[in-house]
Amino acid sequence: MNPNENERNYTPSKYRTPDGAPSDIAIFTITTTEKLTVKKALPTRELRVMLVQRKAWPFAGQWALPGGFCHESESMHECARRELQEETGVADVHMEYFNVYSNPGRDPRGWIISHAFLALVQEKRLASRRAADDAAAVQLLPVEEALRMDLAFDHKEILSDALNKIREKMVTTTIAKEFLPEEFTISELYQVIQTVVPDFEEKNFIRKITSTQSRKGIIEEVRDLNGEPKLSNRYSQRAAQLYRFTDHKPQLSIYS
Amino acid sequence: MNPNENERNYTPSKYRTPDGAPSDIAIFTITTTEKLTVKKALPTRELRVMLVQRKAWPFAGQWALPGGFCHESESMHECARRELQEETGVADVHMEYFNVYSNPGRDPRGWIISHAFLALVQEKRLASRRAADDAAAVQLLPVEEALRMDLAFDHKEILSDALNKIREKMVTTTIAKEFLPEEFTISELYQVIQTVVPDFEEKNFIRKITSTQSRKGIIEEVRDLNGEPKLSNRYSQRAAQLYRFTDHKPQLSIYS
DNA sequence: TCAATAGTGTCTTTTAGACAGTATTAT
DNA sequence: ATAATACTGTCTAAAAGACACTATTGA
Repeated sequence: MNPNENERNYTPSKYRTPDGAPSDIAIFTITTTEKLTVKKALPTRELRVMLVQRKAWPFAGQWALPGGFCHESESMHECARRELQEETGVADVHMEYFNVYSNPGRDPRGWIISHAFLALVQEKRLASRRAADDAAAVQLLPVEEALRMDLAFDHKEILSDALNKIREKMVTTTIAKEFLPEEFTISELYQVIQTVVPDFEEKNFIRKITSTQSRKGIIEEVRDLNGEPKLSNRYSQRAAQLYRFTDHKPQLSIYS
Repeated sequence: MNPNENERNYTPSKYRTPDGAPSDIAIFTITTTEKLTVKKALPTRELRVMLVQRKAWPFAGQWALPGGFCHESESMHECARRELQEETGVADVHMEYFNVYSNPGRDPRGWIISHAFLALVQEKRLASRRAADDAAAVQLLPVEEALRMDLAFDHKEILSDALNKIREKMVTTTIAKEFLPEEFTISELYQVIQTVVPDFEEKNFIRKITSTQSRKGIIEEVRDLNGEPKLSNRYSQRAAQLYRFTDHKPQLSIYS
């Protein structure tokens, strides 16, 4: 049997096909605000998400997650990378796919199947680009505030799902590192986790993360050229030990 | 501003659109074979996946994951449910979406974006349907064997990803219950986990799952009408305590 | 009585959890 | 000196891990 014969028989336009396959991206960042105390103090941190204001029909004027249509020549992931680059100017950041949104009628333009990604970006990497943009059409909003708004399409559902996803991953993986500098203190790590997962609370956090055998290995002390422990007094009078993440990925299990 | 005015201006067919958005489903089951020993013994279990043989171009004659094109009137999840029903005759089983496959050129028919699901089905629920089907065109293959085959499209990659996904979920969630009867023994549970995750090994498994406080609650002892412990001697001379899963979902964390 | 699975006793080591106490240092 | 953050000491309770041991029962 000659496959070309079959190929000639194949009629691709026999069926109704989708009108588009966009990607939408929940771009999260943590903003850091210094406290107005006399002495050094831990900063206030806030989880924010990037929204853009729609210019055209449908949902003109309403706020939406950034995103755009996929081209034939690219994969969904490449599409999302491109949109992220166009929107924020950043390229090499953590981005992951998490769900598809395809309910009939979700987009008045037709049959449009949206692929949702989430990205984690450091605040300082967004700063440069945001000034260049049309400031009024892009904003970085606290997530609770964004979730109270009337977002375009089903973007409230997408954002809510994205938030649940990063909350889960924040405590089960080492993605906290995406919001931290290369070297950080235990307090910073603890703060970042609490900013994303408000009800996260671990007594003796420093103990667990530094001395428990099963966790041992996800972070390590930073030492200077002389092998002396490297410290930071960014947030405290007393200098704190700096740590960095290792490549170790702990394996979680409900049966161990 | 009148939205209808904008709607009239909107031209949906200005851009190239996808040629189709199918779902593909990795349908897993565990087959159970009694051992040919004189005395009672634990059965041999094997993880298998359902494959169908393609009839038409492209990849005619080759084996592929079951699936099919999404209709405009349904969501991706509804599409996958429908395909699962058509292929196996089962409806109310565990099924979840796990990834999108959209590399350009992955399908010679054109720009086709595939949405991959995985389903877990009990062997006995597949039995009835498989006899009715054209037996030669559907098979239930051990996963390692399927992964050694030259599958159609990028289905080897999809199957491999699906396998990784259920291995991860097998130890981090309670999906083991999808492969077990309502009431089961600790040995059965242990066997099911090991069948999916070959290098799973827990010493003192019974201890951890029944007496550890943090895990306590994911399963519970079954008792009969008189409140007596309900036992089973299906696989052993000495009767074993039966358990059932509760609704409790343990929260995992690398920081606790 | 033996083979096969089910489950327990007991010991040691590790971890969790609480919480009071000490350490550091810019202001 | 004080306020703010960074740790450590020490105790108790809980859990993990090893492994030899007992229990049950159909063939």
